[in-house]
Amino acid sequence: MATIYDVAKHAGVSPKTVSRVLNKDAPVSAKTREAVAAAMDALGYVPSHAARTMKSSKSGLIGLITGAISNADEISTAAGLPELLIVQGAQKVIERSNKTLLISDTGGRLDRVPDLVRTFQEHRVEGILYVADFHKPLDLTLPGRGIPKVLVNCYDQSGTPAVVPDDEGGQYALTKSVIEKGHRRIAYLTLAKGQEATKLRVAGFRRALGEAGIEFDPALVQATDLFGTPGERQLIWDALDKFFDGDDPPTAICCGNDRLAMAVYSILRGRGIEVPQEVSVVGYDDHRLISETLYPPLTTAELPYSAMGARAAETLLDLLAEGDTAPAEAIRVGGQVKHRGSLVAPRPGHTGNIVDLKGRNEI
Amino acid sequence: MATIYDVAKHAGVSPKTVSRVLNKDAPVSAKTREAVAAAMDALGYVPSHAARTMKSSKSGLIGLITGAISNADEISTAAGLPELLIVQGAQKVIERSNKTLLISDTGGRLDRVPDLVRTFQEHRVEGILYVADFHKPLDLTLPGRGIPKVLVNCYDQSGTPAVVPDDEGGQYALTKSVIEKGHRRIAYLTLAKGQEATKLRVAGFRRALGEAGIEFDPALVQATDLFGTPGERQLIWDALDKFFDGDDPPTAICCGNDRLAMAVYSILRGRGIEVPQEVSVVGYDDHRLISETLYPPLTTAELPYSAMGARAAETLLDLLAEGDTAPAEAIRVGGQVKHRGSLVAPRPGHTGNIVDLKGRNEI
DNA sequence: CGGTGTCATGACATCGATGTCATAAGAGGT
DNA sequence: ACCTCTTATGACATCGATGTCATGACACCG
Repeated sequence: MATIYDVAKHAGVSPKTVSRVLNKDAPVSAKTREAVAAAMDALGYVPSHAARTMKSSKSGLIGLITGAISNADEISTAAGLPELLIVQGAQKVIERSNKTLLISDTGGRLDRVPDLVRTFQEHRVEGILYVADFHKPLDLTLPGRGIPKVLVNCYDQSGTPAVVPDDEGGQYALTKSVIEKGHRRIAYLTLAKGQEATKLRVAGFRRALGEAGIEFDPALVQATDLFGTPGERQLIWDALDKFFDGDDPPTAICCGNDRLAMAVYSILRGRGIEVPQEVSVVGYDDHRLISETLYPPLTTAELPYSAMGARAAETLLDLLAEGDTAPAEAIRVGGQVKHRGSLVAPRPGHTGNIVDLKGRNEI
Repeated sequence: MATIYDVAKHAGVSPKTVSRVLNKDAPVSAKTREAVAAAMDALGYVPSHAARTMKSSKSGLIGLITGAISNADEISTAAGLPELLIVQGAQKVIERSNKTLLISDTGGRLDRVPDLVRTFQEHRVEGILYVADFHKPLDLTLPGRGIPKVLVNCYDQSGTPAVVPDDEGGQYALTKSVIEKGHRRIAYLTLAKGQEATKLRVAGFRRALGEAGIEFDPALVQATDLFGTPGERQLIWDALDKFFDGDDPPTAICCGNDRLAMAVYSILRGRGIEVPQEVSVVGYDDHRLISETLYPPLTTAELPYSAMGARAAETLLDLLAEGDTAPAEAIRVGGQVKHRGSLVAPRPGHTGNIVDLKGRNEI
C-alpha cells in the first residue's frame, strides 16, 4: 500500500506537504496541491488509520457490545430483534459524527465481555455502548476503567449512564387507548413474571385502569410468555379459558408482546371468536412482521428500540465531547401507540360467553 | 494509556523484553517474565493495535458490508433478516480465526459503498465480505483493488468468489416432500417475478413435478409477493380464488416465503378452509418467528443464511492464507426441509370446492 | 583452559502520519 | 533599501510496538 512518502516522491514534494494537502491545515499553493492530488490518485493512496491513531492517540472508534448478531437465530423468535434495532439507531448517530462503530458480539456468553472490552482497548476505542437483549438490571460490572460507557436496555447500581424503554408509560398509553374505546373488562396476558418489563407494564396498566375508575381484577392478569417454547400455546389456551369462563368475560385482551397476540388470534379463531368484532386484541413491541401481517392488523405499543440506540449514542458522544456529567437517572425513551384494526369498541351487551369453552378439539 | 515503555521502566527492563513477554517469541527468564507481568498488571497495560498494525502492516481486520443494520426496520418485515443471519455466520468463523470483523452499513444506499470501502482501506482490512439482502446479481463493481473479496447472497460477472443459496435445490426438495405425502395438485404462490430466487425455485418446483410425472399447470402458479405492502392480501385472495374456482383445486399450496404462508393461513381460515386438513401449506425461509408460532406449525424450506455467511468467511480466510484460486463458480449452499404440522396427506376424494368463494366478507 | 553454542537481554531503526521548528521567498510599510 | 510579516515548504522528532543486530553470561566439549 502506498504511503505518504511514496506520494511525496511521486509529486516531488516533502511528506509533510502531502500531509498538509490531506488535512488542509496549512496553506498549500494551488499548483502543489494539484500535483499531490494527482500523485495520490495515481498511486491509489489511502491514509493509514493506524498511523494516524498512533500519532494522535485518537482512534475515532466507538465500541458496541451486543448479542444481536449471535442472537440472530432468535430474531426468528423475536428475542434478538431489539438489540439489532438498538444497534441500528446507534449506528446512524455514530456515523453522522464521523466516528466508526466497532461492533462486538458476546455470542450469548456474558463471560466473554471482558475479552471484547480488551479488544476494544487494544483498538483504543473512545467510548463503549453496552446493549442488552431486553430491559433488565445488569449484574456485571463492565471492565475498561476510564472509558466512558452508556448502557442500553439495562441499568446498573453504580450510576453508569443508561437508556431504557418507558415500559410503564407505554403500557399506560396503550391501556388508555383501549379504555377510551369503551372497554371496561380488560384482560392482560403478561410477559414472564420477574421481568423488568412485566413489573413496569403492569404498573402502567393499573395506573390507566385506576385513572378511569376501573377496578383492577387480578383474575384477568396472567403471565403466559414461555418465549415460544412448546407449552406456551396450552398456557395461553388455559388463560383464555379462565377469562371467558366467568360471568363477566373481558372484551379486550392486552398481550405482553406481538407474538403472544399472534397466538391469541389463532386460538380465538379456532374457537370461533372473531377478532375484533367479539374481542379486541392489542400487542406490544410493534414487531411489524406480525403487527402488519396479521389480519386484522394489530394495534400495539411501539417499543422504540431504534430511538433508544440513537439516544444512547448521543449521550455517549456528549460525554466524550464535553466530559458532561451524565444524568444520574436512567433516560426513559417512550414509544407511540400504533392504532390498527384489532382494537375497536366493544359490542354492546356482549358477554363473551358465546362458545363452548370446553371444546378444545384444536389443541 | 500505559505504553510498553512505561511497563519496561516499571519492571526495570527494556521495552524489547516487554515485547518478548507479550509475544512469547523469544526466551525470557521466569523472574523477568513475572516482573513484567506484574508491571503490566499494575499499569493496566493493553497493547496498542494501531502500533502493531503499523509495524506489521497486518491489521487482523476483515471488513463486512451489509444493509443488515439499517434494514433492521425491515427485519420486522423479514426483509432484513437474511443479511443479519449471514453476518452471524461470518462473525462466528472470523472470530475463531482471531481476526476482528469490522461491520459497515450501507444505510440502504449503494452509492455509499465506495465510502465504506475507503474506510476499510484506511483500516487496512485484509479482506472484504459483501452481503446482499436477497439473492441477486450484483451490478456494481466493488472498489478496493487488490483486496480479496467474497460476495454473499449475490454474484457478479467478473468472477468474484460468491456464496449463494441453493434455491433450485431447496424448492425441489420441499416440493418433493409435498409430492411424497401424496399431493398431485400443488399450487405455488411465488415471490416477485424477475427475482433470482423466483426463477430458480420455480425451476426446482418443475423438476420435482417432472420427476414425479406430474404435469406443470401454469394456472396454479402465481406471483403474489408485494413485500408486505397493502395490496398483497388482496392479491393472495384473488390467487386463492382462482385456484379453488376450477374443478380440480389444489390440495397443497407452496408459498414463496413464510410471511406469505402466514397470510394464506389467515385467508383460508377466514373462508373456513382448515389447514392442514383440507389444504396443506408450506412456506420457504424457516423464519422461526412465523414457522413455529403459526398453528399448525409450518413445514418450510430452510434458507441457510448462517451457513452461507460461515462458508463465505471460510472462503475468504482461505484466500488470505493460501492465495488460493477461488472457485470460478458460485458456491451453492443448501438447506433442509423442516417438517412440521402444516403438511399432511391430502384428504381422499377432497375437491377443495367446499366454500362459497365469492363470500369475501372478511376483506 | 579456550572455543563454540545457547540463553537472556538491550540498543537502535523502522512502520506512516503529523506536530514543531526552521527557512526561503515574496509582499508591504516606512 | 531595510525591516517585518505572511506564505509555502521542508527537516526532524515522535507516537508504540517490534524486527535486526549486538552483547554479556554461562554451559558444555575436547
